Amino acid sequence: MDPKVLREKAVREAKRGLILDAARKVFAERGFHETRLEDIAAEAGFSKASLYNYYTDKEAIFLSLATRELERIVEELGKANDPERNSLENIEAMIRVIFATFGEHFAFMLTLATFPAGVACARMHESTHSVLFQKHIEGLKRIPSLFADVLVRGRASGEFCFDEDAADIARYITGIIRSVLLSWRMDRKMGDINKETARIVAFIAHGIGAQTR
Amino acid sequence: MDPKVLREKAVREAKRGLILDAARKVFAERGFHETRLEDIAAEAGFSKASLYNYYTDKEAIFLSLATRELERIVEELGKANDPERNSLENIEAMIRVIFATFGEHFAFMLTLATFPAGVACARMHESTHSVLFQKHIEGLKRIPSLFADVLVRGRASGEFCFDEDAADIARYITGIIRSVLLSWRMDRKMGDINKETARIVAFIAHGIGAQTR
Amino acid sequence: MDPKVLREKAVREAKRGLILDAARKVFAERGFHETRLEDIAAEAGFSKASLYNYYTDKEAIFLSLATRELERIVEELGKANDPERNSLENIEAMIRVIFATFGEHFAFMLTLATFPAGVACARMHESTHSVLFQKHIEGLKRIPSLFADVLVRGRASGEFCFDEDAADIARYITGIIRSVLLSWRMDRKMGDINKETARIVAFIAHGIGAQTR
Amino acid sequence: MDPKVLREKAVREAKRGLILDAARKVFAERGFHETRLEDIAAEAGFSKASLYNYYTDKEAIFLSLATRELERIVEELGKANDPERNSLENIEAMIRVIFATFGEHFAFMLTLATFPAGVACARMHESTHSVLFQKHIEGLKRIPSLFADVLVRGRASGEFCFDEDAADIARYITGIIRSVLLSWRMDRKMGDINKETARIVAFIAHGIGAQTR
DNA sequence: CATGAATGAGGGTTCATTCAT
DNA sequence: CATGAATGAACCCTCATTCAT
Repeated sequence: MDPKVLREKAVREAKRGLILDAARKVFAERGFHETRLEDIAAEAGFSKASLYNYYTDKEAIFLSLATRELERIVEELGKANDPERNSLENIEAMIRVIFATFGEHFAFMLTLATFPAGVACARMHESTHSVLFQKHIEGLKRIPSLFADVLVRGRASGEFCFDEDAADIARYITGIIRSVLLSWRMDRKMGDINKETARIVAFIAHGIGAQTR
Repeated sequence: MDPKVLREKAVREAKRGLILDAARKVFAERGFHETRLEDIAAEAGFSKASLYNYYTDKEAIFLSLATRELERIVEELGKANDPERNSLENIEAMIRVIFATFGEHFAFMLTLATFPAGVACARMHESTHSVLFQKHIEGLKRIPSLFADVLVRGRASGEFCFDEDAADIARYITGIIRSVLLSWRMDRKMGDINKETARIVAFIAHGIGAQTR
Repeated sequence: MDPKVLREKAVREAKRGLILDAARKVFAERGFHETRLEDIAAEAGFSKASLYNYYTDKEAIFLSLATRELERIVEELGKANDPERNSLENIEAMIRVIFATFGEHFAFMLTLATFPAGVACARMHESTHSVLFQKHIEGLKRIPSLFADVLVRGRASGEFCFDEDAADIARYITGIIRSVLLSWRMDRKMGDINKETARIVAFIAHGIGAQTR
Repeated sequence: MDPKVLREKAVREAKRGLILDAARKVFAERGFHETRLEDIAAEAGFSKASLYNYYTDKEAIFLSLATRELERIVEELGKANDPERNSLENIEAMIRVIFATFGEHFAFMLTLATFPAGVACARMHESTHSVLFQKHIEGLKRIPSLFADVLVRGRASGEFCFDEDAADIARYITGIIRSVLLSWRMDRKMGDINKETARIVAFIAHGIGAQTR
């Protein structure tokens, strides 16, 4: 392709990325409703109107951002998962990746709940971007799914021993991770990733070590 | 006190309660920003303006509601906790109570994240009601705290065997519970409380039964 | 009905009327697009936001106004039409009524063409108020229709003698009237209603008195 | 002159013409306010910004177009007017020319009313192009004026017999023509030019053939 | 000359809150 | 206390116009 066109495309993509970076910062601080397009624009070094050259509206910015962040995490999780290692180590690596990645992004991810169409996912049809939204929801499910894969593999190899559905346990794990992220968020600073990861893995591994039952 | 005054106070309190009931329903469906005072008013059988006779503003309604719901749960959790029973059973009872109680309220509790000042708890000072808000945050911490109590007791009695801080594990447990509530919410209906509770308790008890380590 | 309710309804209707009066003035001066809701509000003595208590949006104001004006004219035309009189006199009376009524309203009526959905009536479906609009279009047709009635009656009684379709001639008559209104508008003042009416009637009666054919 | 310069001038003029052609189509469909420069540009095969190389702004495009269309019609009317023929035939020819010419342009001419400065011609001074606009207004008057010429000639030669001012009757005739164009526009298709012309001429010739008076 | 990108200015609409009755 | 009505304050989005390449 014409190198000039290529360059312009690249520039355009770069600018789109800058806008999302700015948006992530502002959305993370204020949530969907409370962020003004103007804040994002200012943060990105554009005028408000310019944003419309790159995204059709506020919703599109939010959803594009959410999708981008999600894809990044899924990609990192994929890389973290090494079949050569034992499964518990894989889980540990994945948790660490989430903490590490979220180090930059988690505040935003926690504001997903402030997206109108996302409240209960119930009002998705009210979004002008229901397709984008739908796609995002599907992406969201991939994270527990990756954990479930490792759990299944670990049980098959005899490393783990549990009766419950792997999908349920995977969900529990993400819940645990989210609870940590939330507490970090309330403290306004991240905790010690290594310690926290070790703690979680220990808990996942043996629970509270109940003697009965 | 003058019985007439008493009656009037009671009536007033009843009306405040009705407003909160209405608010819970609407906030639960739409989140903080998307619910309009008018919706709450209509649901409560008042006119929008009348709400101001009972609460100073929208934030006050939200925070009062959040606090009330929280108190109810804490109260129920207290009742569920029976020192005569073994600790795991207590944990199970507490989880069941949360599911049962949230059966009515959980949708609302999940919208806490849509409350502006609550996003990251970061902007608390921007709320006109920082005191109310502060109190609510403290209340929020009581739930994991109740779990921690049981965990500590269980460990002391030899029922449980874990090295981590009980507070951390308590937080994990609430994270697990929240993850279940979230998945119910996305499905738009509650799951089977008994089965889910059993699953969670099993997981908490022994984790994934890791053989290594 | 409760007299208080009645009174309040009356007040409300009166205010709606005041808004339409203000709207007529501003729309007439500036056309649909160029009039700002704020101008109408100011002219009516309201704040911009208050208009929304009475009409759902700008389009609704415009269409309601257009319909009201139309109904008034149709009503007056009906009264002007006296079967006892001879038909040409009826036509004369009707024309005079239009001029007299339009004395207040014509400037607005000429701005009908500035209404987006009304341009060519082609984009009616793009209006949020296609029903209101449809109704209005139907109303618009009633004016030529009233002229057509008189023409038919006059031909039946032998007063008139023409071969063409009465509906076509009725349309010509409205065209003639509109051309006069337009020229008045360009002059920024009305002409002499009596003289103009007489001129038109004379023309309608015998055309240019062509000798040939 | 340098032939190269000549060629470049010609090319430039051609492009200006293409832009006006595109503008006519879009203005005709949507009216002044609802057409966006971008639509015209796309229709003309240019980018929005390029239009500014040929016209100073949107108003200039509209007015230039209006003037061009007007001149074309006036020119055609002049050609249609043959002093050798009898006057009624000349009128008929002129009407036919308008219909034929407007076959391509009428939709646009009817949108003149959507031009802000043109609403009532009242706000002419608000236009940056009051000179262009003024010139256009004067051009507009030439059409009735041409009709008036024929009418005067016809009366002088005894072909016609009317007392009214020829200018008034000329205005009526244009009103009649416009009413037909409007009805065609509402129907979204042109009618039969020959039949319609004959009908109008018949009406103009003898009106409704009133017996009284 | 052509154009993608940038932007100022502006308008319609929403809604929490206030006020008069 | 209840409420219909009024409104200020925002905010999203559009678009004609400008500018750098």
